[in-house]
Amino acid sequence: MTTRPKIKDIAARLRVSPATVSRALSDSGLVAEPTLSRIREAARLLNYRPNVSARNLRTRRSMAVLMVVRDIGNPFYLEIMKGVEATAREAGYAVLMGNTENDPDREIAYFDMLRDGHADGMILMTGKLPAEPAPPPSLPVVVASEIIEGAGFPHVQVDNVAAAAGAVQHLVALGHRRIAHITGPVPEVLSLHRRRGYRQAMRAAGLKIPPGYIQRGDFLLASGRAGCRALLDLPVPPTAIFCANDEMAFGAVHELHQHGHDVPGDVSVVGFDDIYLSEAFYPPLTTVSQPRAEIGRMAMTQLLAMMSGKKPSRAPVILPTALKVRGTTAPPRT
Amino acid sequence: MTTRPKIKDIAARLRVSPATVSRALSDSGLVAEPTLSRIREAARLLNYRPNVSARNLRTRRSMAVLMVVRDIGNPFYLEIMKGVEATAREAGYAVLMGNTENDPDREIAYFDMLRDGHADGMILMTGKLPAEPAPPPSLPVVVASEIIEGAGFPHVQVDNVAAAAGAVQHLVALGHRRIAHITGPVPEVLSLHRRRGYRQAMRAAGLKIPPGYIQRGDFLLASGRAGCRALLDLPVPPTAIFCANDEMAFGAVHELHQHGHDVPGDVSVVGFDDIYLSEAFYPPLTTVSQPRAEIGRMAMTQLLAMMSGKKPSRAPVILPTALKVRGTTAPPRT
DNA sequence: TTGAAAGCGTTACCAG
DNA sequence: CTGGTAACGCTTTCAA
Repeated sequence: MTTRPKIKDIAARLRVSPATVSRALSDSGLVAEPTLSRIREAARLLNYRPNVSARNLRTRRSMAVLMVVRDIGNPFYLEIMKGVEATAREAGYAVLMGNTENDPDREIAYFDMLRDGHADGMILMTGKLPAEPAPPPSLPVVVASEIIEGAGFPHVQVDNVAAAAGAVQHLVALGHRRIAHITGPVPEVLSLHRRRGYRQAMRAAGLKIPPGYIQRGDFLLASGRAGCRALLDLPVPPTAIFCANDEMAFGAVHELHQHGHDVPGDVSVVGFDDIYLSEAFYPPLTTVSQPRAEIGRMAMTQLLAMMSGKKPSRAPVILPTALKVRGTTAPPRT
Repeated sequence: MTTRPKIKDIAARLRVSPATVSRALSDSGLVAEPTLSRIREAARLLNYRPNVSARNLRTRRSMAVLMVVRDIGNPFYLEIMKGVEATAREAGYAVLMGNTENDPDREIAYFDMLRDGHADGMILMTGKLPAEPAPPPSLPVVVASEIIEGAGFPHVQVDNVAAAAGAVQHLVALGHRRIAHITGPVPEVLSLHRRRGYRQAMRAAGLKIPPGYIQRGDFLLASGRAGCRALLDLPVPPTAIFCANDEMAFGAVHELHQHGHDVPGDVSVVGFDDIYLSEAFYPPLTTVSQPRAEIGRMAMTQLLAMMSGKKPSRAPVILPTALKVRGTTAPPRT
């Protein structure tokens, strides 16, 4: 009990070969019954646990996957992580965490970890790729929730264009005609898609988008606030604002309150993502809900398939969204 | 380029021994200059990366730490994770994620991972320990933010009693005399401490705690709502509520709004934790702020010390809290 | 069905 | 300062 038992110890005790012990303990079905039970029993008794480094070295796998996000501090990733973790766990994989903070060096570092055998696969939740040495698409990598174009990795995502359009249609159906949009960080595909959805829905409803009605944000609270302020300063301010994510929507609602506007009485607000606690806000936020846990599970499932050698489909996996109509939207006044 | 280069390859190319290459690449300072540069250059050229499994096997360390939380889906842990991740990273450690969901089996599983060499140390953020085989206190484990009594592990935490008392004192100073409390899950030490702080502050102010003024919650939104409702049903309802965490405070505010009460006009509410976006709420939540990133950093620093053989101090590391007075507290309506 | 032995890629010990 | 070589603990041929 002073030192960890190894396979050799069990073998010596039972006068069998280490090979047999290894086989018995890995359920290979190659060990006959009297021996099998004796080995299992001895292992239990000695409290044997295999050394992962040795096993990994020999098998050339780490039984770990890497989950890389842009910012661990963002609650949006939580539920996705949960889905990934659960599925990984079931398959016997540990989950390593990576936080890039949008730093290209760190992005590269995580790809290196993959190469180093730290992990067997990677789930990427960043909006872009390290440019310098373009990672080969053959790598077992799945992009979840985000969109990375041109890299050739399989994606699990929602239809952001359609979902955004749906949110705007909801405002149109309520009778709004002056609908503004606060975008996400605009070079990124995700933001572009949501903006496109907004534009499509506006066009479909025969509504003009006046100058200044599209404000550029960055997914953070402050930019929602700032965008909203700019909107209110317009000669003809909007009666409804569609924000590209919930955090900016909270900022917008806040700004509206501070200027003495009632939400949704004076101005309606819609968010995107349905993050944790967004229904606990006051008023509860109307928003587009993504099936985040499911995205995580699905991404991990895809990754498992890739790691076991299957070719990924080129078409992205699209999961459904749902518009949660809550307390921040209402028909316009008059 | 077809196969990964190993130390042997570099050695062969340069006609030096693998040992020298290993020494050169690990900055041991034991390799003389002409050789040193040649090896480094060759490694760079061949795009050499050491195999972690082999290294781990040999050095008997994994250069990974395990961070185990009760629920990854809870944003409270985010900032702590961030602090842990940053410090771990600087020291060359990867962070593995564990999610117990309060399942004893999974708690045990994570302790097993530690023993298996999956990780060299562990940061625990669960309120309790797997009972069955009491883990030896010699294990490199640090408890962060939570409190686990009797296990002998070092702790990094805040003074929950004093912080809770401070929150209540704030209400007292505003003139409140009927102050209620909604607790956390009550067998847990953390909840007990916050409740004790509430009691101490009430006693110090010479205030009675009427029956029903302490409602039992579980840190979740719904329990804040329920606790608040029960409080409102009291013959003499409170003019202020101190909630043991922010999530329950949001629930309470919500419930108050639904019953037509103004916050803070009719009832003041104070939370605990200062979670992400709690200042974005409407009204912005008055709450006790924990230095979460700092807790994470400090816990990891302690763990690094333990892993390098230092004996941990028996006294817990106590980090300061700050009361954030925001929009949910005001003097009582006469 | 079992055993012997050869690695997996590193690092660390012992000589020189 | 450098080289040879033996581990580290496991899995997996190849034989028996």
